[in-house]
Amino acid sequence: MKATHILQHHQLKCTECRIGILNVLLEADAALTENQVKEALHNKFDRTTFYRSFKTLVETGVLHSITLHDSTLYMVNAGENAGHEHYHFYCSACHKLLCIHPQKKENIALPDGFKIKQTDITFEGVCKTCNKTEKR
Amino acid sequence: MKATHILQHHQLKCTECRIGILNVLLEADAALTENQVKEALHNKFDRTTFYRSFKTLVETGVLHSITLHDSTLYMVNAGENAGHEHYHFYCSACHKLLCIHPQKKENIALPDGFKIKQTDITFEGVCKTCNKTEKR
DNA sequence: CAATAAATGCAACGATGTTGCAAAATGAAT
DNA sequence: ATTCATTTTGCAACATCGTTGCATTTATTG
Ligand SMILES: [Mn+2]
Ligand SMILES: [Mn+2]
Ligand SMILES: [Zn+2]
Ligand SMILES: [Zn+2]
Repeated sequence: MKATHILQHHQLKCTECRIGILNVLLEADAALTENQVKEALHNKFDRTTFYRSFKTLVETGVLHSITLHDSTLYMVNAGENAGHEHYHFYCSACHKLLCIHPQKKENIALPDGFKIKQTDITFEGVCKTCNKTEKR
Repeated sequence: MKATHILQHHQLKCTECRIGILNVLLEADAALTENQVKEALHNKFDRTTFYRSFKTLVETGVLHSITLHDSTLYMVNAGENAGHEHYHFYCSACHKLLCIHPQKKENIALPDGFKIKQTDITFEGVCKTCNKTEKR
């Protein structure tokens, strides 16, 4: 997926900052913080610009975020992530936050009277990769 | 449950600030932010003292917290909450965050290789009370 | 009540969220 | 390619929150 295509599809101007953010996140194998992206781009942009870019990208649905352990992590809504509800998995070994798309959606039962509009599920544990490494 | 009993049980000094925080949270019917508790106590204590009190109370397991919509909410680990994993429900009508203890624990299936240590589940929707009110 | 350890209040600083505004960049139209 | 309207950017400024050091006050124990 190309950064410029994503931006155009959302009717957003293709600015250097937005393209940079998207490229970093598209290549990442896990969610990243604003500062991690900023550093990956060698602090090329002002922090206000960064702040506003992330805000716009989340509001328009280009990115989604999750807050974990007092820091906010961002991911691109591309491919499987686009629109679909999914789980998040934080690996306490490699400290990566991963999006997980399960085969089947679970249906959690709540007491009578509660109307559920959205469900957020976050796991903490050891990821597939780290488990393999440990077993060797 | 008495605030002083809880503090003594955790080998914490019964200071005015801690007792105040606990009393406010014990009487609340939903989770509260640090500032909400602070205001309930008429800003009697310095914000540093407040900050350190919450930190201590969470670290020792007297309270637990959840971050939702960029704000951190606190609840007492008393009664049903004590030790037990439970769900959290945010009502978009009354804006309350509630702890929910389900009858049976669901078991969510993840792809092979992922070892789960902890699961956090947060719902968003309309709570029991607000649903009743709406239907009238 | 006296002694000791812990908690508090205050000052200070860093990180982060947020806004206003002038300068620069973008995208569309010529 | 040049022009123009609109959006984005960078910078300054301010608010809030997290965090620490340190002197003073408080809680607990004997
Ligand atoms: Mn995700
Ligand atoms: Mn809870
Ligand atoms: Zn891992
Ligand atoms: Zn409600």
